[in-house]
Amino acid sequence: MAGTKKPFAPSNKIKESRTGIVVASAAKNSHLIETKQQQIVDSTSQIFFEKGFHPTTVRMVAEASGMSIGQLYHYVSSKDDVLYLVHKSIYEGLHKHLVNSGVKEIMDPLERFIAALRHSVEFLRQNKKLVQFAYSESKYLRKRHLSIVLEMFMQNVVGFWRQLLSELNEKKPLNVDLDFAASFIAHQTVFLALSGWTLRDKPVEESIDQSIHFILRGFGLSTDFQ
Amino acid sequence: MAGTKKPFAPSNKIKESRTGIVVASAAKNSHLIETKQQQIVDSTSQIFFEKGFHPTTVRMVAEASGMSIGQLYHYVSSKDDVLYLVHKSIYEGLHKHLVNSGVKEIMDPLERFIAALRHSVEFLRQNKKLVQFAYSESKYLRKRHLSIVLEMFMQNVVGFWRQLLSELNEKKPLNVDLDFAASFIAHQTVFLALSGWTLRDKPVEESIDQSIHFILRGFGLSTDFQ
Amino acid sequence: MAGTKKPFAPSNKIKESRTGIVVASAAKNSHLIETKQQQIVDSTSQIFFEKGFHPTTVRMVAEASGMSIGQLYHYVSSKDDVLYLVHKSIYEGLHKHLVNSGVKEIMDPLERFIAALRHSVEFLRQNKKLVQFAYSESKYLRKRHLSIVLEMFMQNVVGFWRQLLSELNEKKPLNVDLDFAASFIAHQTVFLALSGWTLRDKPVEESIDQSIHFILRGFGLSTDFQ
Amino acid sequence: MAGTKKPFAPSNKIKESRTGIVVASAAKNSHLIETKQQQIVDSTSQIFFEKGFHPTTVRMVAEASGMSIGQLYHYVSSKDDVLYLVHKSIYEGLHKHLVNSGVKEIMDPLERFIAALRHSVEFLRQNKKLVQFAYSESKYLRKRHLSIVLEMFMQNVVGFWRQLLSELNEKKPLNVDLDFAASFIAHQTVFLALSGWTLRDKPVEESIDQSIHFILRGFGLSTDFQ
DNA sequence: GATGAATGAGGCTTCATTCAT
DNA sequence: AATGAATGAAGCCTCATTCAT
Repeated sequence: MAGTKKPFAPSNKIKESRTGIVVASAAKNSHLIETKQQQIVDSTSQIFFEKGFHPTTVRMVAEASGMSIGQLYHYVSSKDDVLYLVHKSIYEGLHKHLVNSGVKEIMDPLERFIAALRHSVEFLRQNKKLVQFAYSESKYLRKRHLSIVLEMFMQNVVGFWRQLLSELNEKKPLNVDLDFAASFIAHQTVFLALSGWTLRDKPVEESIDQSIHFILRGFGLSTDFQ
Repeated sequence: MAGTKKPFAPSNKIKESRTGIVVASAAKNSHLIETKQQQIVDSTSQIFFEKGFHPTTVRMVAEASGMSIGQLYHYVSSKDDVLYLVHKSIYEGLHKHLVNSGVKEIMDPLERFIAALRHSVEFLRQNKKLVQFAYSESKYLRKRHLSIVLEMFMQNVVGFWRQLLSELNEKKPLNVDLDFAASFIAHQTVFLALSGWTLRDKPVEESIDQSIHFILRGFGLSTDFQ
Repeated sequence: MAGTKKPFAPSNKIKESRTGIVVASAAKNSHLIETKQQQIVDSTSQIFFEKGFHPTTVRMVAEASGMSIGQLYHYVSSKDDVLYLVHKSIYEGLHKHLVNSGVKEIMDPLERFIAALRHSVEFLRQNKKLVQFAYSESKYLRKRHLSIVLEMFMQNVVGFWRQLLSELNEKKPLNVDLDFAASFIAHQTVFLALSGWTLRDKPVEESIDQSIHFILRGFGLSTDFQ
Repeated sequence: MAGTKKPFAPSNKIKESRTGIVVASAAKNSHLIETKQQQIVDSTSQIFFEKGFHPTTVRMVAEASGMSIGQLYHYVSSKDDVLYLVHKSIYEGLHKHLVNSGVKEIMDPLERFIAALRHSVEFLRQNKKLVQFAYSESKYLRKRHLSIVLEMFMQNVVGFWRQLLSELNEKKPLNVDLDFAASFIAHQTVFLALSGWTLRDKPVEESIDQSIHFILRGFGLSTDFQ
């Protein structure tokens, strides 16, 4: 995912053809474009996460990407584009991570749900800066870019939880609105990652456990896991 | 609180004398300093919430405050100072809001807790931009300012919940670490305010209710409130 | 002299009545004006010497003088005025120092000359910053102020040496143009004060001796003094 | 030298590699950096000499250099850098001038010394503003820059005289400390250039002659030159 | 007379973007 | 296609001076 130097091609990515030209590029070879844009995103993500969008200069982006400024602008038409590409990459990465987590192979819906929960919280906690960035600086996206990114969040993340919850519900009725719950969990996991910072003296593990307990109880689910 | 034009003096505000000069000012009349700084904070908060720190120019700040740039810099020594003052005002305001909510007069600890919860979530939801800002752009605070602001959060907000939980715990043991729980709630309420944006079609009331239910159940507390 | 907090009234100071209003002041009581201006000069000199004219702000001047900015501008009409007053004070001080050196009481013209030389070099060396300032920043004086200051230099300093040389010449013809020599010595002594900085490892005493030797030999005068 | 538009590479210039990055530049083409920095120095020197460092604005520097402000900052990282470059250029120019004066080809050490003296005084007198500037405004150099500039003065100028004096001393013992004398002459020549301003009515030639006489006699050397 | 708050032009510097090479 | 030098608007901040209180 963003910053890990491993390009990936999410299966259900938003088709650009459906939304018009989203990131203009002067380049012709579309494969090259994707490669280079990925290169830009990979290098820039960490800088954005660390410093934020505005304090990061285009020069930094170019240098981190190992490109000249000219080349950078060849594959990207503005700094705003880079912001969008980084956000896009974040949500693609999240989705990929959830899908590749292997929880799908767990047969019992509740166990599967709990495993996904733990998996997700751990991952998000390890990528706190990423999460913070996605939460904070989406407001600097251009309108069109913002709506694409929101759409990705709904499909890639909320949709994932909706699916798990729906399977869980079939076995054991949850007595909540599933859409609400899916959205709630999507945010709740994010929140658990972000909130860690105040619990100074607690070991991370413990707070993750407590958080998951909390969610499960919130849903009226037994707490006797693990 | 920020944007409400009502100066106030929170009871437990961080003493500046303990932390050195935090916001330098060339002015000699210390009453005027407070008034003018409040004026700056009041006018600037909304702009910061709307546009963010970096996109807001000093000129905008001055104009919104009804001051010349020179005057602005008479009461504040940098744009960073304004960022700090706005953050400070936010946490002072939060504290003031919690304290003035009237929940202290509710005798039953559980009822009191629930009322505070509802009060808080409603308030935060009404000030979503503020919350988002406090969460996002604290990272642009100078180190010294950041640590003061964190301290305020711990004292003014977490401390408030810690107190309520402790009272609740006396009557009905909660079986959780109270510090953890206090911090958890402080964040959880914030989160509930922020997360609203995805629940497009739900009436606000309903989602607030569900959220509070969720928290109470998470703590193993009865749900039969209201 | 300037910076030493001891006001003085040089005997042959340039009459302001002869040169028009040189430093305007809104004040009426002319004695008060002089006192306050002296106060300003005394406090400001050291700052000017240390930081230079441009880096010194009017606020610093006021603070150092123990006045409000308003009061300062009451006794002085601009920062340029302060620059002039400081320069004026320097030359008045130089003259006063030469006159009060006591050399006049030495009967032998050569001895008197040598004593004055030593006296002067020592004094200037002790006030290197002052000398440097007078040399460097006179160029920021307004035209009218500059010409007054030059005139003071000619009368107060060059004139002093002209007198001594003339007395010396009567006893022992010097075979040089006396005007040239007087000017030469005036500068030479200044120069000796300033040049000290490169002779890192030499004791000051020694270099003063060598310098005086040098001047005397340059004039073809015996070197067997002291 | 500064203002003469002739780039040069002094043989004993301070190596920048020994002193770290002295003037940062965003440019990549190092040849261009040198050319443009020279261009900046050449155009700016005269302005600095005339108006001084502080009264000269960056805009003036850019305009005089035929560059946009952005371009200027591409080759120089601050106004302070320009101050340093101008000082550096002055001392490189001085050295170059001394070395190229042709005095090395004069066989007799005394004649050579006298020729160098005359050469130097004439040059400095013709560049009075430059000298005044170098003397006055070096105090506005950053510490690191100042120490480099002082080192250049010691190597390029004092070192030059030290060499001549040492050759002279071999033929005719001078009975003075050679280091002291070299430093003395370096300053004395500067002084002679600067002091001219008071000798209003004298032809320049005459005062130069007298000055040189003076120095030679000061060293106990025959006066029968020319 | 005294104060110091207010003014705002102008200083230095940055940086997204363009374009000649 | 690639480079990075060039642009200049705009950002933050300072400070000599004025003027209401």
